[in-house]
Amino acid sequence: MARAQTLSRNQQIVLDIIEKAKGPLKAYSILFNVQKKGINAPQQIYRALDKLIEMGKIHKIESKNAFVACRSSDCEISKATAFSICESCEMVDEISDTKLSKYLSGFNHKKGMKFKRFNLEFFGICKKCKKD
Amino acid sequence: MARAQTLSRNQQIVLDIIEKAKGPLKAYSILFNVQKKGINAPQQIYRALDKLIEMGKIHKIESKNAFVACRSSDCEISKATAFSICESCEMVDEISDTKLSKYLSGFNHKKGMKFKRFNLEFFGICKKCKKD
DNA sequence: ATAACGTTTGTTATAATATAACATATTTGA
DNA sequence: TCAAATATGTTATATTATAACAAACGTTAT
Repeated sequence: MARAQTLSRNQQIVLDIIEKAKGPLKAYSILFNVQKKGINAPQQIYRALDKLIEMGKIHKIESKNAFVACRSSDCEISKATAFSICESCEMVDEISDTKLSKYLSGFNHKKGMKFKRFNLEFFGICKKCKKD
Repeated sequence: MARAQTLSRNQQIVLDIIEKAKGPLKAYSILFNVQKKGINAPQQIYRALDKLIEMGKIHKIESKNAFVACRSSDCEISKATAFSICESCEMVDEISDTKLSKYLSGFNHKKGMKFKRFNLEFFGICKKCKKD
């Protein structure tokens, strides 16, 4: 059985950095940030990332190969994720919209495949960037 | 002005291979397949892929770093894509569901960002794989 | 026809992202 | 406390993607 709550040392270090970040972080940028803490190899980062994703503490933004902290308390396990991504400043915002989530969770493919999980990424230009 | 219809030699070669494939193809597997045709370098593949995506002829499956031919006649420009992905056999199916597409195209983020484009990936186990 | 422009190609090199494999240590629970 | 599972450290390597530059090709306007 997986340890439900406690994070290991490396997992905690990686999570802290992702949570403090203003935007999505890439694996190697996390690595460079934690070398002072004695983490030296990509493996260590990727292993922590994998576990954190499993636990629903972070999400991977697939289109950017980058990672963000989960902000929505209700996604213990990441099976329904949606993000808003600014193509100009790279800002990523997790969308937690009950209606959207229900709509997509209930969506069934004609070809009879039952879905376990989805990931949705919206792209546009955020308000801030539009002003410039 | 972009040439609307005609594909260049390399673009045509890459598109042909993707269209013939039963499933999503990775850039380097495309490369290995076309070396007999005189294409030797990743750049040549990635350049063709980029243009084909721009034209809406193919889509990138972000979660797999792989490429599939577009099967839906109405997505000249890929601004609203949805896929069904089997986690067992890796099969990918493009979903063209008008209702879903309309629902998502009309979706507006609370924070006021206007979306130009989205990509949705559903995951599960396909019918075929369930039988086994 | 030819000059000018944009696009495509070819090529070498390298950057960025991710996993394999193995040895050791730590934690957990029966 | 012993066994099992989980986490760590480490070296090496695989995979995915882009930079930079020179040459060829295609279009269009003159």
